[in-house]
Formats: sequence, C-alpha cells, structure tokens
Amino acid sequence: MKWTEFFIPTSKEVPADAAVPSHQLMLRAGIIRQVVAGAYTYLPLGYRSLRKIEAIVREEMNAARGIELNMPAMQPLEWWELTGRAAAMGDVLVRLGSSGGDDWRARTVLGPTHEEVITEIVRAYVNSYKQLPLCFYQIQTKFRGEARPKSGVLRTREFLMKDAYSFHTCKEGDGGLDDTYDRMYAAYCAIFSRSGLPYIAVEADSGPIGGDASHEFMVPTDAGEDYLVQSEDKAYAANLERAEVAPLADEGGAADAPLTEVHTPNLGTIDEVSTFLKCEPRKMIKTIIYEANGEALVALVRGDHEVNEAKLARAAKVGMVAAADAALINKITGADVGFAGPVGLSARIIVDQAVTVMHDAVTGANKTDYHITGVNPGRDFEVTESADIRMAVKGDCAKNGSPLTFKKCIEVGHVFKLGTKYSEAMSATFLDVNGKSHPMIMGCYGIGLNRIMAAAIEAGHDEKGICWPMSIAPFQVVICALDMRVEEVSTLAGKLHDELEATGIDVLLDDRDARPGFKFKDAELIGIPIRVTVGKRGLADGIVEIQTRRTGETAKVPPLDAVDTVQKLVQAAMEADCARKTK
RNA sequence: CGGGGCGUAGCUCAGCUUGGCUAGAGCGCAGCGUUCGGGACGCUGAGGUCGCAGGUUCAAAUCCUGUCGCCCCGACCA
Repeated sequence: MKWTEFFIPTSKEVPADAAVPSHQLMLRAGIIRQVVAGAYTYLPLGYRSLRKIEAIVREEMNAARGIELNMPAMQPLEWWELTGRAAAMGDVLVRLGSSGGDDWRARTVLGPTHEEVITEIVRAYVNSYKQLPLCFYQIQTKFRGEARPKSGVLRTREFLMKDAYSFHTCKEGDGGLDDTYDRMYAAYCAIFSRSGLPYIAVEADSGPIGGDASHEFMVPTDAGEDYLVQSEDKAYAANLERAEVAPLADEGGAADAPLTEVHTPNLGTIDEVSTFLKCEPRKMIKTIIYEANGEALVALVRGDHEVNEAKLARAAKVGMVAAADAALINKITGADVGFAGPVGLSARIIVDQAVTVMHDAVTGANKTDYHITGVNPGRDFEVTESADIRMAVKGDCAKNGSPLTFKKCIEVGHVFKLGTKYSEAMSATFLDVNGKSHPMIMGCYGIGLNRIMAAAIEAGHDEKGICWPMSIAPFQVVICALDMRVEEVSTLAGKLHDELEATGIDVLLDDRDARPGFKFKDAELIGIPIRVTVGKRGLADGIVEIQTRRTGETAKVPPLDAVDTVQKLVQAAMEADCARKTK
C-alpha cells in the first residue's frame, strides 16, 4: 500500500478531549474519530488493526471448536423481560422507542449481549442430549446505554464483541460445561498472547449475571477502571471485587474496658466521631445496614475498612444486597442514620473477621447522637456469623501470607459458568437417556475487541507514539522513501515494497513528497513495528536501514538482503509477542 | 443521576471580566518559489450560522434566560 493512495490523517496536536494515552494516540494517529459520545468511526488504519484482532479471535475460537453465527442487534424486549434482565439492566438496555409507547419500537431493544437470542435458538432446535454439547460464537456490534462513556474506546455505547455461549447436559465429564470452560479459557490465553498483550487471568465476581465460576482477563494500565489484586509471590490474583484477604491477628493488649455511652451530637460519620473522640478509625466499628430479600442485613467492618458488597452477598448467601433506606435503618436501630451499632441490635449480623479481633472499640449506640466506647466483640454482642466481607487494602496479605499488591487494569475478556439461569427462564430443556427433561447448563465467554486494541496501545507506547504488537499492527512494515525525486530511491523503495508485499507482509510505502523528519515522526506516531529507510545517503554506502520501533535497534543491510532481514524480524516479533504473557 | 469544566476555522487556542468598525493567532489546507536524513522557509490565498433558540440593547462571540452537545470527577457497570 502506498501512503499517497491510503488515508492516514495524523496530527501533531494533542486532542483536548482525550485524557488517556490510547485515546490521544488513536486520535493523533488517524485510527479513530468520534461521532457522538461513546461511538467511534474506525478509520482505515484503525479498521485494519481491528480486523486483524478479529481474525486472531476467529481462528482461536474455531480451533476451540466454536461454531460461528450471526445474530441481530435488534431483539424483542419481551425476551429480556422473560429473563428478568430488562429490569436488572435498566437504562443500560438501549431501547428503540420510549418505554411509554406501544409500537414495535418500544418493544425492541439493541442487544448488549445475546444470551436471550441464542437460548431461544437452542430451545427451538435442540431437544435431546444427543444434540449437546454446543458452543456458538458471534463477533458483532453490541450496544449499552452507558451513563458515562469514557477513555476513548475503552468504555463506549457501541462496541465490537466476541461472545460465545455453550450448552451442556452436565457440568463435569465428557461434553460437560467444565470441559468447554477450560477450552475457552485456554483459547483466551492463546488470543491475548497472540495479540501481544501482557495479560493476567484472575478470579472474578460473576455479578448479577449469576453462575458459580468466573475468570477475567486483565491488562495492567493506569487507564483501566478495575483493580487487580495480586500477591507478591504471584500465587494469587483476583479482581478487587472478589479478592480474599488473610485473617488479621488479634493485636491483644486490651484492657477490655467497660461499655460507656458518650454524647456525640450530630456526629454520624466515622471521620466526625474519630476526630471528636480522638480515636483512630481503625479502633471503630462501622455498622452498615443493608436490605436483602426484603429483610435487614447488618454488616460490621472496621472503621478504616469498606464493605465489599459482592463478598457480603456471598457470605450471607443472598442474591444481592442493597443499601437500606433511612426508614429501615430507623426501624432496626431506633436511631437516626449514623448511630447504628451491634450492641443490643436484633437483626442478622455478619461480622467481618477484622472486627472479631478488635478490643475496646467505638461504635454507634443505636440512640440518636450517642456512641459507645469499650465495645468488645463476644462480650458485648454475640458473633454468630463471621466472614471476610471487606475490600482488600494495602497492607493485607493473601491467604498464603504473601503481601497483596494493587494495580489498575482493563478487563479484556471474561468467562462465566452460567448454570441454568437462562435455560430455565426461557425453557431451553433437553431429554436425557431416560426421557426426563432438564434445563441445559450454560456457559458464556466474552471478549471486547476494541479493548484489545486500546489495551495494546496502553501497554505499548512511548513519547513518540504507538508501538504496535506485530500481530495486530495495521501494517507490519513501513518504508520511508526519503526523497521520492531521487530516481534510485523511489525505484528501490518501490521494488522493496513489491517484494515484501509478494511475501505476504503488510507493507506501507511512504511515497509522500515530504521531508525526512516529517516521515519519521509520522511512522513513529502510527507505530509500525518495522521501518525501512531508503535514502540517497544510505544508498551511497550501499545500504538501507531497518529499524525496530519498540527497541530503536537499527540494522544496516545491503538492499539485496533487505527483504530477507525484514522477514526474519517480522517472524521473530510475532513469536516474541506470543511470549509476553505475564502469568 | 450528582459535582465541575468547556462549546469561536479541520486541530490547539486567544478575544468574553468592562458590549462598539471588517472576529484573531499558531498548526493544517491551496498556489508559486526555495528547500530535502528528524515535524523547513518566504510570498499569496481559501476557510467562521462565534453550539442552538429566545431576550436585553442603537449595537451581542461578549450581558440574561432556556436548550443541546462534549470532557473530567463521583455514582453505576453481566
């Protein structure tokens, strides 16, 4: 491809609206252009890269025995009501018409995923255990009414996803869910390795989608919105939403002071009480009232800790917890919000492990404007249910004793064991050998292709621009013909271009009538992994230069050896990218 | 959805506080000439409903009201 016949609108200026590196660079390199908040055009350069990512994903999914199909973005709202997700998703579900209307638009949504559609297909066509297992996948545009799109293509309202859905008669054994789950997990590792991403697979919370196992694939970068918690010895890694901590030891040295009520007028927060009583937050017990299944559920954590609602819900064995409203808090505690405490409280209480080893703590008195000091768990209130229900924090250790580290990261893939939530809701059943009916057991497996692209840029760029992994670079090689007016230069550059193209390498020939510095800057900005420089100065010495973008290493070779050298570099780079997996 | 910020040329921005002639700069773009191994230079030129609507005024990019859009922080996030 010749630069003058292609379309690469680069820019020197840093776009004012872009905050994160991948967004800035994608705009500057002419990869994307925003159309509205949360939706982008992929310009030719960007689309080449996206198609390469798509090709890798498709190859690996096929290799993992997935079968591809295509489903519509438009779906009936009715199916989303069947599974309860219309309500669960709320405004995130994009509707064609206003919910007040009663025409087809009001009954149609744009799919944020396709569990309902695929389950309906299986319900319609699959009746027997003999037809299972099945694993479908699609690579398609999806829609989510994100309240706040951000960070370029990392969080958008329209995006390209690979979603796979598997259907089984059983969890374990031949053809079972576990089998496919493991195969998908392995395929994901292959996909992210081949895409040149430094990724980490972690235990994740499965959230309201339900299911009993889930892993996320994370790429560490400051632009991410998730936190990865990893032990220093790398033996443990999890999403912050799920990360477990080692129990804290009893610090002892307690006087086990008597209970004392203190007046704390209008002081309802940990900070206020802590300052007023000159008592560190870590010496206080935070009492949070939740509502679960229509009943009050009380969580106790140390004053300097936060409740992890996902962990709390799991520990309490309830589907979901929601913060209680003031009325419920008042009813349970007999006090205004801000003065709740465990002493004398009659409700189901889950005590965080860190609270169980506290002594002489300060907490609410269940009496407006009063707190109590000298609170000792076990002595002053019964600890009937204790669990790890808090967010991990700096200083915590994994269960094996290794200290935990925290990194921001982007989620690029997620695999779930779904179970029978959708098959039951939509009656996707099969008959077993005995003619007995069962709901199918399902798994689902998603990858955000746009995020792979952004993550690759986040993980691979420098002050000059993008450093693409070879496998997903829009072009693998760029030839800078330094002065197209010089006959030998343009002839040789054209010849190298044709020869490289003939060997199957994606090569871009910068044949513009521009000065050398201009071409170098552009080549670096758009991040082509290998640059071949053809100039009359080099030709006078009988050489062309071959430079690697990522390292800056330069080889000077005779023109006749150039194609061979480039081929070897491309090959080596592909292999090196595959080895970049961090864990 | 709460808090903050910003809408002026393709891009980055000035002008607005204190209303006043034909709305500016740099980059980019077009023509001509010089230049050509790290974003060259000179001359000439094109390009604007100042987000939109209403209001105040002799006069509005500037003041007022409304509205739409975009970005950031937070909440939310299968």
